[in-house]
Amino acid sequence: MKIATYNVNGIKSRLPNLLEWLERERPDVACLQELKALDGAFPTDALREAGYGSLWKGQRSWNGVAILARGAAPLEIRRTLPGDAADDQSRYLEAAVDGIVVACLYLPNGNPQPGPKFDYKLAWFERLIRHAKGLWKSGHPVVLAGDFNVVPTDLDIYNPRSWLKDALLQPESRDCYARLLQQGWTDAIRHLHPDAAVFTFWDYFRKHWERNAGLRIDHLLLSSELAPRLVEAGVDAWVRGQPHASDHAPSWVRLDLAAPPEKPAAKRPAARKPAARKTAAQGKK
DNA sequence: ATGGCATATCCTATATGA
Repeated sequence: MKIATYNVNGIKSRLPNLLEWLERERPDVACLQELKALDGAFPTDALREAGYGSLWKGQRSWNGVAILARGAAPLEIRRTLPGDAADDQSRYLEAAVDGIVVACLYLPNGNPQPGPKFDYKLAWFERLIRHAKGLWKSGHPVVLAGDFNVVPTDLDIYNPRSWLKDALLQPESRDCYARLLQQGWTDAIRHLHPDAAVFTFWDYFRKHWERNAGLRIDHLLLSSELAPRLVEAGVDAWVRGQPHASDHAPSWVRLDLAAPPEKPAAKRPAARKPAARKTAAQGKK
């Protein structure tokens, strides 16, 4: 089973790119972020014709998330992140697909920092950490997938120098991500590619795509039930090179759900310290 | 300190993104 996450940066403008990607890569589940559209503008019909059932939560102009399932209807579990009833931004959607709990999230960017937007980012992250703890303890197979807007370590960026003041690299942001991993989640791409520079985002400026000057900010975190079933993880970078592309590329995991469960469910404590440059512990594997 | 580019909407301008 292939589960993917893709920040489309505008579902209306990006529909042709999205459909081409779905057709070529055929993910079983796709989490989308930054729909930037009201609920009524979501292209359910086009996606159904492409073979996907949809669950979505839109918003005017900004944010917006969706979960697609090939040949199935995602079963909604919740459409808000608990912890702040006053938060009206569409950034979280949770559904069951094939018995797997899929959490699709779009974490706030947080720029400029410091400031209220950065405060909101950190508060949202704390709510995610709290909710993820419950998901972890539930024992269900869970994947947390989305645009986390965090560059976990300096290995996850082409060059941190010009981003040092950016919200995505702040120690507070990285500490939140590390604390989330410390619950036991497996960062799928980093786990399978411990020393590789893998990017999921290349901004539109300064020929960053042409220079492969990217960031890894879209992540898929696996629960203890799913981690032993991880067989492959990667980025469909070709999508970023298409005409009228989003600034993000789809990231994905492939799980072998038919494999017998391993006995001691790989309970790896988060191997990396918050500011660790090299992933020594993971490198030895 | 700013901009580079892209998307959205209250569109010869402004807010947001990362």
